[in-house]
Amino acid sequence: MRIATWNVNSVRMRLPRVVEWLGRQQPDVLCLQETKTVDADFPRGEFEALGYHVEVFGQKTYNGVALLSRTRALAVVRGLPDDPPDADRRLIGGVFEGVRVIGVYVPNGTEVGSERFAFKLAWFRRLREMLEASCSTGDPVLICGDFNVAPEDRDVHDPDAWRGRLLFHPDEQEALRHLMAWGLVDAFRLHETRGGHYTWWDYRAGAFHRGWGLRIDLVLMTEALAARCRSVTIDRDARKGEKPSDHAPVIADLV
DNA sequence: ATGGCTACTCCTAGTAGA
Repeated sequence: MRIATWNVNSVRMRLPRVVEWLGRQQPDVLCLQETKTVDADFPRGEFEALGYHVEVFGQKTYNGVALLSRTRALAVVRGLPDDPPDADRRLIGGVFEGVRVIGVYVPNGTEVGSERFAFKLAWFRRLREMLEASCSTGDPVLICGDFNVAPEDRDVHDPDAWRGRLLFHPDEQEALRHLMAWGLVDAFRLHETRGGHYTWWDYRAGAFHRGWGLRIDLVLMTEALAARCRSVTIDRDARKGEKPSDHAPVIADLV
């Protein structure tokens, strides 16, 4: 079973890239973030034509998440349970072949110390509360998406330059650790301990070609599911070429 | 590395992302 995550930075702008990628990588489930599209304008038919079921949770201009899947999503959830009705649309989950998959777009935080930064930290806590209320650590649970924080020094091209900045601040790292302490492992690190593997590169300054990246897109799993995980790969090639997203997809293969 | 880009919008300038 192949489960992938990709922050596409507008699903309409990225449609040809995503269609090409689905044909090449053939995921069973793809979690999309930053679709930036109201549900009525989501290019549902283009994905259905490729044999994918589509579940969306979008909004105008910002945020927006979706699930594409070979089997129909069961027990679909949209948003955090304590979200107000007008909340950002940042979470969508479903059950596929018995695996609970949750795709997340964690708030960016805007600026360290800002109100939006506090909202980001609180969002991590609320995600943990959702897990405590609705999942068991003994179940096969996978949470993937754009977490907007690099977990460790080896996940940043220049940790000393980045330390204390947005995406690499100790408070963000602590918020991620507290989420994971519920009972999740960073599946990429099951198979690769070295640095130099990133999922996001700034559009500016030729950052991609200069290797200035961060690993902020993660696949977290309960131990129960991690035992079935054979590989986690970052499809760096998807960051190349015409009109790329600024994020690369991450692919987890389970037996 | 950070006023080097990209995508959005009551669209040609301002906002936000990461």
